[in-house]
Amino acid sequence: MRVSAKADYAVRAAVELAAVGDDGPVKGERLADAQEIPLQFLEHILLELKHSGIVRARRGAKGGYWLARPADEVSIADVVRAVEGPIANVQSQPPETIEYRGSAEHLQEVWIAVRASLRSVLEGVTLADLASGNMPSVVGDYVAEPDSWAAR
Amino acid sequence: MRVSAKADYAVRAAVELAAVGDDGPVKGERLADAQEIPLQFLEHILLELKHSGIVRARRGAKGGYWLARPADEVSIADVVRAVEGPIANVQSQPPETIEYRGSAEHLQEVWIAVRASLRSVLEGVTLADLASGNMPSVVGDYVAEPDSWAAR
DNA sequence: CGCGCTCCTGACCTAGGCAGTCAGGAAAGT
DNA sequence: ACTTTCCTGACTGCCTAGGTCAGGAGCGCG
Repeated sequence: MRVSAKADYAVRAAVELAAVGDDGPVKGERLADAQEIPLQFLEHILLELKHSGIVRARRGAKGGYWLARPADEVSIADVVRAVEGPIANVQSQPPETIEYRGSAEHLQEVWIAVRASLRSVLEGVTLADLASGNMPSVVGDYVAEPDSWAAR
Repeated sequence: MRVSAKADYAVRAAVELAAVGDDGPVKGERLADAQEIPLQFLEHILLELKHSGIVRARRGAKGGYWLARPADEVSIADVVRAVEGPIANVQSQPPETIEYRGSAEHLQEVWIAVRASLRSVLEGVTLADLASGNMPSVVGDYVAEPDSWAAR
């Protein structure tokens, strides 16, 4: 139930690319500087993003990275899944494949709901939303509620 | 973004206790059998649940475990937090303490929303709900939507 | 009291993941 | 050719996950 450094970095790098827009490729080093991410680690992450088709890259002078699709067609969920794999697995298994015995029978439904609620947020926000600061209502509603900010 | 075996086990043991009700203490061994959890591991988990005041225990013949509070006053979130600590930390820090630079500025709001949406599910379901199978609408609504069951 | 039952606790273990670093190779541009 | 930048695998140190083992401490009962 925690967000890894890798996922956090990946989203930050991706939104940085979204913010730059179509002004040619961005060097890894610039992304690393802008978001204070260890360069070598970031390069591994960008490679994974490339492998899952979120990012493209070119080498050499004037090389760098850019988004493979328009920023409003890439959700946070896409980026997180690219580096962390499926969201909300329990015991490394997707919730729909788990069966429980006895009185825990309905626990599966809870995990399904957990995953669905995560998806509703992560799939509802695009890199474009994030870069512009215009958050969709699914985020805005939660953020407006003071209790969401309380530690617990 | 995954649910650990420990959390899964803890909830299953707790709901088993909820299902038994007030019929005296339940032995660890019976919980382990009922939910197919390794006994020795389960005992560690039950100890943690005891330390956070969710469960009580007595030793000796006729000893065992029982819920410290009524089952409808214990949420899944309580149980998960007892064994996993705070829900939805990013990089081991609570989202409200994180600050982002540059174009990732609004990312904090996303993590806040993620945590809030997790809470809305996990705090909305009690052990009594789970044991009875009468799920609250926050779960029921998600579960009713076929897309929630799709792998991705 | 003594004895068995059950929880309580710490120590230990192994495999694997997390968060990187290092070194070198391969394409692109000039 | 030569520099620049991405690409890739190997490696590392530390920590967590998921357990197991051995013994101790409290409880009830005859």
